[in-house]
Amino acid sequence: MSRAAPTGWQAVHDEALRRIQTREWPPGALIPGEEDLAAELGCARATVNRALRELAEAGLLERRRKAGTRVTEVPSRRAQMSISRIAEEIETRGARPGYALIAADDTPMPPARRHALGIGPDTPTRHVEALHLADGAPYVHENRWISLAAMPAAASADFTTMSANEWLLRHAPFSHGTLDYSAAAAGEAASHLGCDAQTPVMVLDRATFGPETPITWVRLTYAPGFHLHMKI
Amino acid sequence: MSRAAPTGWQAVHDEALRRIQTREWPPGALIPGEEDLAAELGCARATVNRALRELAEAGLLERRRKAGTRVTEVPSRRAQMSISRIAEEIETRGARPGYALIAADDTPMPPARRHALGIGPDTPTRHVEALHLADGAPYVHENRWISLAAMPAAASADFTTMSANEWLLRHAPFSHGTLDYSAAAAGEAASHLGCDAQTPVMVLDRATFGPETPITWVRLTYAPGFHLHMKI
DNA sequence: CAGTGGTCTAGACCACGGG
DNA sequence: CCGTGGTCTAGACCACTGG
Repeated sequence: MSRAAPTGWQAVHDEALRRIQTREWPPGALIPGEEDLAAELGCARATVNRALRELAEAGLLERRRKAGTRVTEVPSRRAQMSISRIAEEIETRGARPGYALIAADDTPMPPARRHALGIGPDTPTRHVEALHLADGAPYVHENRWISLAAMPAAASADFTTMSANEWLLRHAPFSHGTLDYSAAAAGEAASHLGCDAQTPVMVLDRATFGPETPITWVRLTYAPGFHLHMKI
Repeated sequence: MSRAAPTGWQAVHDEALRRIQTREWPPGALIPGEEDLAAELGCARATVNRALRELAEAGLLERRRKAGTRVTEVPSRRAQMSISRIAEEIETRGARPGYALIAADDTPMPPARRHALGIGPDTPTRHVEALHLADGAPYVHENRWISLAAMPAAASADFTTMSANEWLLRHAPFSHGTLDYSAAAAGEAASHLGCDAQTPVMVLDRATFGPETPITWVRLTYAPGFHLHMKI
C-alpha cells in the first residue's frame, strides 16, 4: 500500500517532516542540531544538512547560524507554477494549439510602460499583436513590445508562423522577469476573443529582462473561462 | 560597480549560467561532465554537482545519468510567489490589516465542492464567511468550509477575532494544496467589497490537504484593483 | 556493459551572530 | 567568544540508462 520508503537524505527529510506535522516538533520549537540528528539517524551531517536545507527552502524550517534550526511558526510557503510556451500551455490543457498574427509594426510602446521597464525614449522597439488559439477557439490575445536594443534580430524576424513568444524563448538570453495577473473587462481585446467588452477576463502583464537589459513587455488577455492553476 | 564575486558553488553556478547566457553552451548542447568541470574550475565534483543541480532545478539544464547534462532547448521556468497569512499579505502592501467576521455557521458545503475535495457526504463541515480589510477598506472576501473530520477543534473555534485563515495556519498540519485563480464578476461578494455586482474581480479557489485528509476549501474574492505579482 | 550523474561519508575550515 | 549552520574536499559506491 504505502510507497517504498526512501533512503538517504530523503529519509531524513521525510522523518523531519513527520515530526513537524505530528507536532513532535511544534511550531517555534528549536530542533536538535545537525550533529545530534546525524548521530540519532545514523548518517553523516552533510546528509542531515541536505534534508533540512530542503525543508528550509520549502518554508517549514528557519535556520540561523548559532541560533540553530526552528520550526516556522506560521509557514509562508511558495506556490509554484510552470511558465512555458503558450503553445505548450495549450497542449497541456489537451487542446490543439493555433496561432494567428494580427499585426507586426512599429506602434510605439506606451511611455508609462517604457518607464516601468527601464527603456529609454530613444530605444527602438517592435510591436507585435497576435492571437493564440486552442482547438480553433480564441485562447489568449498577445500585445507585445520588444526592445530592439536587446534583440536587434527581432526587427527582421517573421512572426507570421512562429509567435513572438516562442521566438523570444528560443533567441533571448532571458534571466528574470515579473508577472502581474489581474482581472479586468475584456475591453479592446474582446473582439479578438469573441466576447463582450465588459466580460471579466484574466490579464497578465509580463516584463522580461536579460542579464542586464530589458527585453520585452507583453500584455496577455485570456479568453473567458481561463483559470490559473498552481500547486503548493 | 559589480557585485562581489561569489566563491564556492555559487561561483560555479554563475560561471555555468554565464556560459549558457552567452551561448558558449548553446541550447541543446552537451556540456562537460562533472569530473571535467571540477578539474577545469579547480574544485571538487560535489561542488560542481551542487551548482549544476540548482541550474537544473531552475529549468536551465537537463541532467540524465549516462546521457550527461544538456542546456534546455526551450527553458520552461517556474514562477514563484509566496503564500502567507492574508494579514501579512496586506501588511506587505503597506496597509493596516483589518478583519470582520460575517458568519460562522453550518451552511452545508456545495456537493460539487465536496466531491472535488474528496469529502464524503457524511463528513461534517463548518462554514465561515468573513471580510479582510486593508486600511479599513475591503480587501478580500473569504467564503470557507472546514472539514471537522480533519479539524474537529474548528467546531468550537472562535473566528470573531482570529480569521479562519490564520487559525488554520496555526493549527492545521497542512502538507499540500491547490490554488486556482480566475476572473469573474463580483456577484454576491459585491456588497461586501463595495463594488458593482458585474465588476471584474480576481477569484481564488483554494483547496488544502493534510498529510492524508482534505482540510478546507475556500473561495477568496478580491476587491477590484487587486493584482497578483510573481517573479521568475 | 560502461559512463554519467546521484548520493553518502568523514573530516575540515569558515562565517555568522547569539550570548 | 564559541556554537551552529554553510560549505568544501577526496574518495567511494550505487543507480540508471544509453550505446
